[in-house]
Amino acid sequence: MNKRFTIQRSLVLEAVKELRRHVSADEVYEIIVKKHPDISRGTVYRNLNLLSDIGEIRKVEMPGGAALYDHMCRDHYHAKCVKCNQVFDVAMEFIGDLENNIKDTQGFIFTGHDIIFKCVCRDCNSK
Amino acid sequence: MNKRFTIQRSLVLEAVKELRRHVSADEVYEIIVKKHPDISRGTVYRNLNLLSDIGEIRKVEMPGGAALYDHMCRDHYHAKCVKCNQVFDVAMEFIGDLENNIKDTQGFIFTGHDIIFKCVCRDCNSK
DNA sequence: TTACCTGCAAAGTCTTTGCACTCTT
DNA sequence: AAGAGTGCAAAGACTTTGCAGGTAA
Repeated sequence: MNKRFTIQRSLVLEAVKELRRHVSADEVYEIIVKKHPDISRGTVYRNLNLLSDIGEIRKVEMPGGAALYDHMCRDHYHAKCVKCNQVFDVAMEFIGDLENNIKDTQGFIFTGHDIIFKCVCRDCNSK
Repeated sequence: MNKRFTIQRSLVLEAVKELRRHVSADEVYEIIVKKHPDISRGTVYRNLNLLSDIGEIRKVEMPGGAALYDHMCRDHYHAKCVKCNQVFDVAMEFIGDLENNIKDTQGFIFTGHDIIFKCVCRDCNSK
């Protein structure tokens, strides 16, 4: 299961790295297809999953919507507008030891966490 | 838009309330269809959404999977096993004022949050 | 050469929705 | 009677996957 270098894979990686924000698989596809019209959605999905498996990018599965992919920066949290469903980064310290607050681990091994705030974004609020 | 009392709606509410855990729409459907074989999935979804809109039950959208519905108890967090994808309750104090830690609210109105821990559950760990 | 990768299309999962009929109020 | 709710089936959003041909190493 050695990884190979392919045009498609590097285009996917590049798209996620260059857009310095979280993008959906569909956004990645739409960006790449402009330069490389033959790429398929399946390939984009396969590469996004592969790249996040090997730690090149980060997959953030969002509740009730498409997963997002981050250019592997620091850990951070997200907020989702309950009206327009857009997802935003949240300016908040990452709580590295949050798992330590769990009282009864029931024999589970905790390996991380996500926090998703619910919000009404500025645009939706001013309407 | 007055709400009416229907057999189907009360069966959905009952199913969520009686199973004292988070259930998916599909589980609710499977339970109800045994007693009331004519109910449709569409009706289950419509009622789950309606009941959570009016606050009778709680909808918890899970990343990368089906939404879960809770019998409106206290706030609590969830953990999802990265291997088997099962979802568990987490024994941890709810952080009511977590939103206050956000440094720059950017004009957003924050109305709550979810935390989803990633874990390897006991069963998957012992395999 | 080999085994990983791709494009394509089909299928899978979860959910919503249009339509015509039914039932609560 | 009015209009909210229902069953059904189709469709929609998002993602995975089987297959046959292509390609990096």
